[in-house]
Amino acid sequence: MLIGSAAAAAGVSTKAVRFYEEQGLLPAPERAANGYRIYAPDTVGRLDFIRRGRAAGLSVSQLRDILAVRDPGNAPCPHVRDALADQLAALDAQIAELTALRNGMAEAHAAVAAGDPATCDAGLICSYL
Amino acid sequence: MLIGSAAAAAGVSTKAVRFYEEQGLLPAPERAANGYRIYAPDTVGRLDFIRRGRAAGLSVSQLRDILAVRDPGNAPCPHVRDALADQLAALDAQIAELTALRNGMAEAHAAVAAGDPATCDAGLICSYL
DNA sequence: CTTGACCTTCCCCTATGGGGGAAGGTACAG
DNA sequence: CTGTACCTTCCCCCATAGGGGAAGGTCAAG
Repeated sequence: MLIGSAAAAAGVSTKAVRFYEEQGLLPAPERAANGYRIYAPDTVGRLDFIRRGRAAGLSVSQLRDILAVRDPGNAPCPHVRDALADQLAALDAQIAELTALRNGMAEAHAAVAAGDPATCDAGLICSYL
Repeated sequence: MLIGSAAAAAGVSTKAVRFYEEQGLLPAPERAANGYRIYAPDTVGRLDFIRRGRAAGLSVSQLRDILAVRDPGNAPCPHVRDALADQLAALDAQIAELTALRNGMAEAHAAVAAGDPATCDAGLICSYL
């Protein structure tokens, strides 16, 4: 399958596919005699995983690290397990960071939502008045 | 007061102050005969508000909107509240997605940790990744 | 008079994640 | 033979949020 159909099947753009290849999230694909990229059907799944990871807030470099876990091809279980554990810890840390940001924001929100304008004006958010 | 002392008093850089002016978060300040920006003391409060808003996860354009509401003399609280609520909802959604991804990965990790190498090599991980 | 600490505008730089479009090759249909 | 719909590489562009530093003006002190 060519880049257009692989991209469409995964819900990403062809630009994005080339970009992911350049960034090391996709291996260099086979090329047809005319230079066209030829993808195996399972590339669609990989692209879909990337798309979902991006939607979840993972960066391209994080996804590169995650994908690198399985790519040695002969991925031995201990290695996969350890790398996966590392990624889990990293994800947990990121979730914790986001949650902290969220809680700080919730605090500010509650302060503003609970107050009458006077309180608000006197409060943290509106005190510049 | 000049830009350096206003910036220092608010805990931001002079670069950031000029940037905020350019982005419409600060009105064009008075200028001294030599061209220096002259700030009224209350600009420090405005800068501090911007700094806290940024730290709370609001974007420069959100802060521009909030400040634009305030400037005619309106209480910005409803807008601050709405902007914070929007950010909060977006953050909650992102945390949920990331958590789902994390749980899927934890499943894979458990399978690898518990499973035989055949399962691993057979693509349990690969099918997820 | 010179030094140092300010200030000004200007442009380039970072990293992120691609999008737009040019210039050109290829494949198939009418 | 030409239109179109692909594909290729290439470079420039956007927003985000400024940082770095050049080249130059200004001001008070030693």
